[in-house]
Amino acid sequence: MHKNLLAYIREHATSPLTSDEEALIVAAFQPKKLRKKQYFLEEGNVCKYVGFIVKGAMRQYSVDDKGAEHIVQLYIENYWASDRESALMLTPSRFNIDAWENTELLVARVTDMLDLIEKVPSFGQMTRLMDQRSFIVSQRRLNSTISNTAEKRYEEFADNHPQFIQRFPQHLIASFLGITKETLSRIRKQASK
Amino acid sequence: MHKNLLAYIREHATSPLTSDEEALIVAAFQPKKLRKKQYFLEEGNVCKYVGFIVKGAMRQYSVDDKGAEHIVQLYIENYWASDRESALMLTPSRFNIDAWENTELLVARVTDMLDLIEKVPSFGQMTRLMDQRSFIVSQRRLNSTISNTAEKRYEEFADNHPQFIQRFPQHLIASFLGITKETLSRIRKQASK
DNA sequence: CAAGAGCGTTGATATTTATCAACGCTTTTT
DNA sequence: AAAAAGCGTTGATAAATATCAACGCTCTTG
Repeated sequence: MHKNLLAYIREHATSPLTSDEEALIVAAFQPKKLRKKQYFLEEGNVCKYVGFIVKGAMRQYSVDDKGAEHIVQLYIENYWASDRESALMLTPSRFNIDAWENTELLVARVTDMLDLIEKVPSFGQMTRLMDQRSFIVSQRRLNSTISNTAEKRYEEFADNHPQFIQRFPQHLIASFLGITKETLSRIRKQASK
Repeated sequence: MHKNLLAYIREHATSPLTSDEEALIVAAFQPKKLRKKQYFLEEGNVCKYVGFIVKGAMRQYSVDDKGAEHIVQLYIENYWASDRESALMLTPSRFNIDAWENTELLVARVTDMLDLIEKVPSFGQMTRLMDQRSFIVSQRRLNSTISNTAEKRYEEFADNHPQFIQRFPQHLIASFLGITKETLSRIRKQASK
């Protein structure tokens, strides 16, 4: 079960892991299963855990005053689920994170995670890379959002993330893109001609 | 001149800086002045430098096929100017970065910056914090963009970043928010009633 | 197996936002 | 001092997108 995680860390660090280090990591991460629709984090709570997805799919979203959900993040295998803002600032989260499919996770406390960053250099490297990439991805998405029409945004997204298109229903993709499901439906109809 | 930078690093790290470390940092950062409108980075080039703004204001933007500019980032004192994606991936940048006001920078090569991260623990801590915060800020902005109307987005922005409102003209703020200057003008007119 | 929920689609209409053009004011450049 | 460029505003109109309501299909679930 921890195999995937260790492999992931090795891939994202330059130096190899000693067996002591592996033990520390394994000790920090507990397996956990979530059934479809179960919460990993609920709005209003401080995010105390970080989850590495071994199998399954999840989503992070906010809910506005009208009760509409807005997807800020979609997760599949080898993604890290958490609300970084809440976890780092220790503030109540504005987001929910729940399982879209039945999901297997490896879960660590945020505090243990911070510990590992200090004690295991490869782990520190890996999280640094993660942080940088997350920023890059969200910067791209932001640029796409402020620069393009809904149609182009969908095209770009479909090109760059075909896995997501297959895995999540259209109305979630629409929400992720900041448009309604009806608009996305019409865009796709147009494009298919 | 390097005083601001060293103070900034101390504020964003837990351990103090030794004088050896200070020397390493000072050696890596060269003072540079940019006059209004001068480029720090031009689209198509790989971003080889990182700039710490000591005094002044800058902007990062893309230009679409119609020649319209889209502001992805605004910078003032104590901000770091660079295209992280280009600098890390060594890919040609899609963005321009230029000085909006006459600006004084401390500039380091990306490679020297990476070196410092390895050699000076406080510097590593500081950049990690930077990365995390950048992500959090852009995540918030993204959520605001997909969840809110233009009006709410402006309100939120004005509340959270009054310094930017004072410092940059409205048409740049509009572009940053992903709306036209006319729309922003009308939003403000409405709101002022 | 029947009932209901989830999903995508379509049509009619309303709302939001962009576009284009023009103007006045201020600041910068010549 | 005159000319030009930058900035914000306004009006008229067009385009993009949202909203509301309804329908058919598939998949769960009782």
